[in-house]
Amino acid sequence: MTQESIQSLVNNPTKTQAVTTADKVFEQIQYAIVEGHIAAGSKISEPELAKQYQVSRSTLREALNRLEKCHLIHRKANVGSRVVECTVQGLLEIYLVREALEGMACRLAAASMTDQEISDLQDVLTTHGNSQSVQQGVAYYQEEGDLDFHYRVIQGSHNQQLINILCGELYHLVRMYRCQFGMNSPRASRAFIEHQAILTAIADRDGELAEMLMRRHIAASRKNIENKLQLEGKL
Amino acid sequence: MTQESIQSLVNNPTKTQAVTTADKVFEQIQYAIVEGHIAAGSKISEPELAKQYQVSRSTLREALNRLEKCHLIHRKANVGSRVVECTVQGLLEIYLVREALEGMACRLAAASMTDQEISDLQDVLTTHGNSQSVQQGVAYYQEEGDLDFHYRVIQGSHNQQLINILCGELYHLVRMYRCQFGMNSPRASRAFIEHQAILTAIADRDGELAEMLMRRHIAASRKNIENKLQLEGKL
DNA sequence: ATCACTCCAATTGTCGACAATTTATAAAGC
DNA sequence: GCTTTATAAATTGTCGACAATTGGAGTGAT
Repeated sequence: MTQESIQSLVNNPTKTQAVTTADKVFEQIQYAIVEGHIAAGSKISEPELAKQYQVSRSTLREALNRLEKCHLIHRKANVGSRVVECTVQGLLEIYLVREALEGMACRLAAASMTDQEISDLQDVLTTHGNSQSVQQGVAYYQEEGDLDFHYRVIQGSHNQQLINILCGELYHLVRMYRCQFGMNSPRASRAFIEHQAILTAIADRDGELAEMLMRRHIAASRKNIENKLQLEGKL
Repeated sequence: MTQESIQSLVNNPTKTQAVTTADKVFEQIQYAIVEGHIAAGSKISEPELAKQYQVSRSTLREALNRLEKCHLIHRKANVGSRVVECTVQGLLEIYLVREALEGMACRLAAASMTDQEISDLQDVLTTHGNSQSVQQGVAYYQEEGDLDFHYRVIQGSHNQQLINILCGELYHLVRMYRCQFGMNSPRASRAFIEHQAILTAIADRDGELAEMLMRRHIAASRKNIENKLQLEGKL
């Protein structure tokens, strides 16, 4: 698997390339919401967006349904859609869900990943470790590198329900929070070490330990954010 | 809160009473799929169902979108929708997801449930314990009683993401499996005891223990099913 | 008989228009 | 002046028709 294809998987976890126009509109709006070009908490006007993206309202509504599936918007009958709010509480809630689900995914991955998958992931991690940005303790882990590792572990669980929920339904919401809260924490090098420890547990086929390490890893991120926001008086 | 309103919440966890016709059609089809009147794995014909429920295809497609959100159907672009398969593997996957999520919900419930909520839940549990069906060791826990307890613990987590996923997206799928696999396990009285232990841990505000007990509780159900199916040679 | 291609029927995706509901606005009453 | 009611504008929900795509029947060649 080439680096490009990996990257495309990270950016498009469900592997469902947009074939229909509703899919393409969904992708564009999803990107706009994640990046904050459509403000969090703002109301969505169907006629306006339909005109903006040059599609009919039916097609737009199909796209809105997918956005709702990703938890990026909320709909109320006969009232309309709103982009979800980006609250601190919401962020912490997501981290707790991830702690539970990715912990389980990690336990299952220790039992289900093939030796080849483990070897591949080790290669990815080694590449990360050698990269300049990680050695400088910046950036990388806040962008695609961290997501890549987590993404592969989730896939490694071979549990389709878990994969759907984490890579399909929660993925973009996590990206939205990362993006809008501007998460460039000082945990880069430490996160790398934790990733390596998790992978070692998986390679040892020690599911119990792997789960615990993954949960601690995510909980540490959460607490790091809590502390940071507390200092900023946002909590 | 009256017994009826509680029951209605159990049957309709999201509290969103069907106001639009698409909602009503969704409810009907959802019920038909859960009960097996529309066979698991079967293809869904939009024109046929639209005629059957006397609505236009647009409205039916809106209903299909909600069914997809509940993981009851799968859609492929330009091909169509199929009801999800009811496989043993799928059932076990769901249990693993529930183990992770409800375990976390239980941990959070121990920290977040009000004394009133705990007291109410104890009342419910006491009522269950005194009921004939439980004392006879049958039925009750396979129907609404068990779901009621789990439902309340989930609500008690006060984590909206968890509540959405468990009570909104996975709820009907769980019911579908229960219904179609005919789960009348001999765990009724034991499940009751486990519920009581979980609630005690919550009342003690011991989140760690509460989580572990809930996970064991769900894992025990899973293993019970695994054993049963293994005996029947379905595994 | 098998495989490939063509064409046709059926299904899904998209569109614009109409109906129902909600929200905003303005007038009337206290 | 404020609340309430009635009207109007805007938005959402629903409908039927058309366009695009898929799956299969049928034909012909090897």
